[in-house]
Amino acid sequence: MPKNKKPRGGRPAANFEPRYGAKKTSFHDRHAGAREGARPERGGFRADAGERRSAPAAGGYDRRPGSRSAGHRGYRPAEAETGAPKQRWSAQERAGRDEARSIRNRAESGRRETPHHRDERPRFDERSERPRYNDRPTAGRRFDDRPRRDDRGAERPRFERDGQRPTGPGTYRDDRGAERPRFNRDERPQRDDRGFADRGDRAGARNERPRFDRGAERPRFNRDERPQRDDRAERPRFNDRGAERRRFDRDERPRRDDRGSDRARFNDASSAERPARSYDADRARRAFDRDRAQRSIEGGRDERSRPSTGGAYRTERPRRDDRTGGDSRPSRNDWNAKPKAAFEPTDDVVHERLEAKSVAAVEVDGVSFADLGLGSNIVETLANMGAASPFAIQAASIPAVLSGRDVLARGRTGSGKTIAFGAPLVENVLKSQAGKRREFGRSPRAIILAPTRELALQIDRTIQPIARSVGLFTTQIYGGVPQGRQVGALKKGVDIVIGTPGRVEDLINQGKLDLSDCRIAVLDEADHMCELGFVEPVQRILRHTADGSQKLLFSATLDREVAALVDEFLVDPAVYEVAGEDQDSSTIEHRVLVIEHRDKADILTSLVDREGKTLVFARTRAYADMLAEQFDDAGIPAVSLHGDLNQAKRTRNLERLTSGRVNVLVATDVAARGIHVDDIDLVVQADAPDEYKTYLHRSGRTGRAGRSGRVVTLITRQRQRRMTELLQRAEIDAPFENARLDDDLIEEIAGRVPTAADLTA
DNA sequence: AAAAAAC
Repeated sequence: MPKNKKPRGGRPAANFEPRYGAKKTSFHDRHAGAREGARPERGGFRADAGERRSAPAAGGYDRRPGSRSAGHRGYRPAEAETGAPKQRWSAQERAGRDEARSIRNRAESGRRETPHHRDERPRFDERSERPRYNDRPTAGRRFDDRPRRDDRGAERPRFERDGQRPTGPGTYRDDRGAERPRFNRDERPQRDDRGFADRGDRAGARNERPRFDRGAERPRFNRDERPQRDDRAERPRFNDRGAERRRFDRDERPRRDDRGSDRARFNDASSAERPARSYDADRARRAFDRDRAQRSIEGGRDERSRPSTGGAYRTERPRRDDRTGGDSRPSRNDWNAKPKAAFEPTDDVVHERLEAKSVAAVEVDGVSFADLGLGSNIVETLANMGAASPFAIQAASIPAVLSGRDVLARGRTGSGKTIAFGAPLVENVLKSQAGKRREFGRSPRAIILAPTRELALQIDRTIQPIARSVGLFTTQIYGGVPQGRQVGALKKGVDIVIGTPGRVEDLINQGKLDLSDCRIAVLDEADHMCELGFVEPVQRILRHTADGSQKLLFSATLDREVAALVDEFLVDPAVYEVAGEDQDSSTIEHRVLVIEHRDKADILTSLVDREGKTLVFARTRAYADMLAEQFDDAGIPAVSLHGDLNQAKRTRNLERLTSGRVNVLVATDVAARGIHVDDIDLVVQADAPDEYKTYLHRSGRTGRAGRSGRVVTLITRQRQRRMTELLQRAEIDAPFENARLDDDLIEEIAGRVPTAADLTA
């Protein structure tokens, strides 16, 4: 009976008037539909509702309206009765609306997918001179009409912040009851008069609420007299710390049991005895890798005819049935014998990267997509999307994918991986059905799996235009939305399925998705898809694909974790990475703020109170929600993104950041991987990640396609050592800086400090 | 230990 708790009556009649016309159907009709749907469930209304519903069909005799008294839950104003019959917002229409949304975004997303600024990319040393906030061309553009801090404050409605500010976890919810729905935000004042009688005033007043004002509450320290600042100069920065310091850390440090726990399940023996590798040694190894970089394009042209050698290779290995039981993974790794696809020996690696053939950016200069073997329609579509010429990872993997080989590819976040597998995949599917009629109800030829629904959607946004340019169809298969439309699309016949494992497997089991003709399977974020709990469904899905189907595994952090899949499914895979993708070539600036826990909430608010898009990562869903509320309360419009939200909210909240309606998104790791939003220039990690790969992916939400970006991680003193280790693994140099609430440091990171240039201007 | 992924 939870539906009955929804307040249906009690709203002023005016709010039920369809006076917003077609424009506002989404809110009004959706709720109207919900009411209709719910009514028959209530015993007292059943007869009534049934009669009423049948009335229009009977030709409009005097219909019995619901209760006429406002305040009764069945209340419907007379005017509503005389209007056209209410339409249900059917699942399909709703889906269509979502589709329309994604179409709207598609044009931008194409451009977003592909970097423009490769050549103008600032070098690392230039980045320190990045223009400050006021200097930036976009400064102040979006919020010029927004009341400035000073203008607000007097009439702030809710709680007084001058005395003390409710910050604790217990305070944020109580304070904002159910009567104030989340979506009533400053940026949408037009909603105020729409459905919730009690909220207009407050919402209006909310607009006046002052921004979080540090200056008023806490006296600023004079920088010079603050002793704490002075000793900062003495504090060893991370970069400066030599081996000596590290050794000191290590001696004193108890051996960490949980080190590498994420990999322990991969190979227990090796992880137990793995020595802690020095950062420098690992760097050296990478440099070595780079030196022996070979041209991948040659390598991609495969000498092997897939069916024959592939089959032979496969038969030596245990059949999948043999190994489902006992020890999950074979101890023997076939790869090690293969020159092209060898892993590092396990006892020698911290990163456990796959050894890969590198391709350097300079090698792909002057190479075009057409040169790589893509057809003219696809090349043209790519150009329209903003991808004029291939990036390194694309140049490396496209020929290999086209040749039909299994491919593993590692390319830094934002380096164009989606096109790297998407474009040749479309080409292959096209070739595989050349001459054949595209039949109604044909089963898909390719499947792309992603770890989150948002990512699946985003991949489709990139691939769909490419596929459509050659007459192929894609469809999204992911959970959280009614499956009707997805099944409908499959019935009509699609060529490329893009989805998340849960729903894909669900539809397979229901017999509504047939992968037996699926010749290509892609795993995006492949290492993540191989994590515990994820890998089993993925394996089951892959087993449904056609025998000998081509497998493509892509990720920014491709490592041995994918071995489980590689062993079972891949045949002599080509492995590619891009040379020179290290800290020096990164456009991301990393910093770690060591803070007192009690300052955390305020520091976070201060950090996100800025121009420009900010993505905040929290460890749990509840904390993500809490932070979003906290920022909102401080007058900084913010939304959250996590798995506790329904899909509509997830999509909507992400879209709000994309469109710029809010500048702050607080997310769990659901947004850590793959999600591309233009112009996120600051990533704040409210909680430090546990895994270096998570750090890399989270920070990869900024600095996309050569743009600059900043990542700041908040930690407490106790976490410094763990953080140091994590950064070493990620091969990231980041200064550790003590920060207090009113630190200029925070102003600087948020981009609010006027620079010398501003002052002279 | 959390998060993600299906009804």
